[in-house]
Amino acid sequence: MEVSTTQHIVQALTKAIVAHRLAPGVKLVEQKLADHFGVSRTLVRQALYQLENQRLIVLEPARGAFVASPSIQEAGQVFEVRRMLEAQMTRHFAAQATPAQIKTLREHVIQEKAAVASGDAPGRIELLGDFHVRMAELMGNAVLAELLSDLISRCALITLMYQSSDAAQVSNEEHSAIVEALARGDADKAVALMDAHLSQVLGNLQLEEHRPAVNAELASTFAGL
Amino acid sequence: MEVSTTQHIVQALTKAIVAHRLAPGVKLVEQKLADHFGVSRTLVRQALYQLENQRLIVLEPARGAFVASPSIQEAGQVFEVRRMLEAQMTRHFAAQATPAQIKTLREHVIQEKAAVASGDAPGRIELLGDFHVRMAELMGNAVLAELLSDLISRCALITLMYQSSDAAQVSNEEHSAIVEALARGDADKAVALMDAHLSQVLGNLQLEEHRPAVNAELASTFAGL
DNA sequence: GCTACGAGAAGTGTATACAATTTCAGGGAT
DNA sequence: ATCCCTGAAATTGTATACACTTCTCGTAGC
Repeated sequence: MEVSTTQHIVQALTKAIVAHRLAPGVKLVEQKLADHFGVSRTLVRQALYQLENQRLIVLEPARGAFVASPSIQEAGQVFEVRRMLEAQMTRHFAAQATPAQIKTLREHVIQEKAAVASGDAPGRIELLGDFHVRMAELMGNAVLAELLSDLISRCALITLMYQSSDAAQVSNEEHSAIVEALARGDADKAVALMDAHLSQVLGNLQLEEHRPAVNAELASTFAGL
Repeated sequence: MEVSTTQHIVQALTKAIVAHRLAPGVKLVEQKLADHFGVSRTLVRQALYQLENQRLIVLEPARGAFVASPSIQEAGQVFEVRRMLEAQMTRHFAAQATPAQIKTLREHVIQEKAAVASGDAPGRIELLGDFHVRMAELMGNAVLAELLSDLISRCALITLMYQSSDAAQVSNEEHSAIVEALARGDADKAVALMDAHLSQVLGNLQLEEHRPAVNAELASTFAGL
């Protein structure tokens, strides 16, 4: 269970950022993180470097680490990449889907539904994103699954910032429709639905404009890590 | 010109690995790298962590860093992802291509041709990969360009290991055919050619089996960094 | 009242020290 | 000859020290 300490820090910070417990734009002070995790700055720095590679934070030379606040434009690019990737993924998936795989996806959609109903925003964001990762995993392509996972968490900030509970429910229904199309073996329909789904999520976001990040106080946030 | 020291090390090592001056499986000892670059192990470690994220090296806990030697299977997965991504990318590109963009690609293909003719293996690998990155950049999607760049350098080891001079020439000709299809505005043809191109590159690789990495001596290699 | 400035605090960047682990050579037993 | 043990050397993992940069805030000057 106990992974490398650095990895543990990365995971904790990733969760905190994706769940919005650490708001975009907030500064991450190395010593404070080190104290909180009970390690030296050395390990915190390693973790921060890694988080920068995943675009979850931005490292400004001699100024420190800040939680990333991707622009709407960047979010648009990420979604465009996802559309390219996932449209084809869906097609391949349809061509080789087994009943067991369909069953796994159906069960996932049911989980999503529960999370959406319960109004748990971070939980539903995670599950809605996982649907896509799950598909990649079921295809047996680890590279694809990892890549998608990165892309999704990369813009989870944005999604959480702008996605209403209604939009989450729509996403869940769209997932369900995709799975049913796959179950029927209707590849073209599934691909079209996936493409529409991603366009739709992006469209929702673009309706609103980007608000400047609030510099929330950190002390309380750390308690939750 | 002078970027952060860590970045400098990352770039130097990346070049060395992609150009095969550091063979897959070779161990990278931190102190030796530190001495070579004239810095402390601290910076070397940061660089190594970053290279691990790019999958160019593997970090084994308490054992050290080794140049990655991706399996044929992994290479296959990377190429599958590229096919998904680049088929769609080509379609989008065709829909919005300007004469200036076509011109840029044509010029790139000419550069490739020269590199292939001159028999410079590392140079041609770089240029052949850059063709794909160039397309992404021309589309104005930075996220896509970066992602593709990572995917390509990730398996440059493999490509270099297995790609013959003949195969490189074929690739160059295929690039040329793709550009001409784009110039004619024949999107479907361009997409089909791109898909075939990537299948072809992968197919070439799978013909041969994976050889175990040789533990080459490092001293001489370092001289070239 | 507002801006400019500077000293001290806070924070980051890099090197070094030390602990913990792995590697490897040598020697003895089977 | 082979295997296994043992201990020293090499190497990695983590903490700490210190130099240098940036930030904070009170004060002086206008």
